[in-house]
Amino acid sequence: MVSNAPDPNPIPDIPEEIAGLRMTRQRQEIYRILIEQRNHPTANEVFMRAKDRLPNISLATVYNCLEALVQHGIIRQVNFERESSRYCPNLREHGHFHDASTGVIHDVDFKPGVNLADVLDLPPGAVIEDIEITLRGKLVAP
Amino acid sequence: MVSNAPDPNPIPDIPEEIAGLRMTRQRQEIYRILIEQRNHPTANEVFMRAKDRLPNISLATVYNCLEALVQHGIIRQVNFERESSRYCPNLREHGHFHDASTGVIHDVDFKPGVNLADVLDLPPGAVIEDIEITLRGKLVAP
DNA sequence: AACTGTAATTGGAATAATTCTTGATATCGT
DNA sequence: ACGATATCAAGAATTATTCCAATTACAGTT
Repeated sequence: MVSNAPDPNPIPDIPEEIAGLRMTRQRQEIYRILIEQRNHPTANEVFMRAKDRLPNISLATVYNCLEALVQHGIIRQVNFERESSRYCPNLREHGHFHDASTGVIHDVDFKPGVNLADVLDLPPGAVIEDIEITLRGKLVAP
Repeated sequence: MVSNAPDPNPIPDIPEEIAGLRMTRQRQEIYRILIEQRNHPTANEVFMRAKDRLPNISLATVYNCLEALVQHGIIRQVNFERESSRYCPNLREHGHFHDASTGVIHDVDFKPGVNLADVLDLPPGAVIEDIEITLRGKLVAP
């Protein structure tokens, strides 16, 4: 049973609606988790962290909320090979560098003024709707 | 039971060993399938095509062979979102454009002289071992 | 050609991430 | 408060892939 009493520990700074999506308690919490610690967690990692504040939340709800947030362009879903999807609140167009030694995932921005069509030999008439750039490697001392 | 009689219909043009990998009948067949029709099939699609010539082949073997070929750098594994992995015999460094209207996947080469470090703001000391660039969109009349 | 050790194949069971389904709960507009 | 709609929870179902154990094929040696 979920309490309908006013939340004794309200989440600051997250409005009741974002991009047309009603931000329920669960969606707020999940979005806050992604913003607070931007380490590209999986759905299951989000689930574990969400239970601190919402002990009754279910994994299905985490998936539902993440999908709703993705659908409304509030967060991004990131895939590495066929591993679990990871989630990222960074909306800038960017790629990811996966450090194979540590497992850490770094956001990678495009350098200013770069246009993909300048570097890729796209098929004629191609209209890009989504880009996913993932790099895997190591970080070595410079 | 698998026949050990000489194959009445040998596969042309595929040597007995590639890149240190012994090319068994199954590996030859799977490699030939990827070369003959370069439409980035899934493991299951490869399986269905392989059964024409190797009626007893198992899906596990298809996975085993594909993995062996990937491990030895003979083919590449390509992932789109969290869909089934697809396989590609094109070893040039390239990305993929997924036409959402038709489902067709196009190989996308880099323009000559392009260096990723020129366009991406990589973390200092990053040594890239693998790149995956996937684009999704539509092809429109030019 | 038989023998031996190793590698590959097979078929089915197991796994893991995700999605689906159904009933309960909450929210919004009236 | 009331009904309509959206959301949530719990567990079952699905799907791609991997694992496992038993069989089969192969390469090298005799």
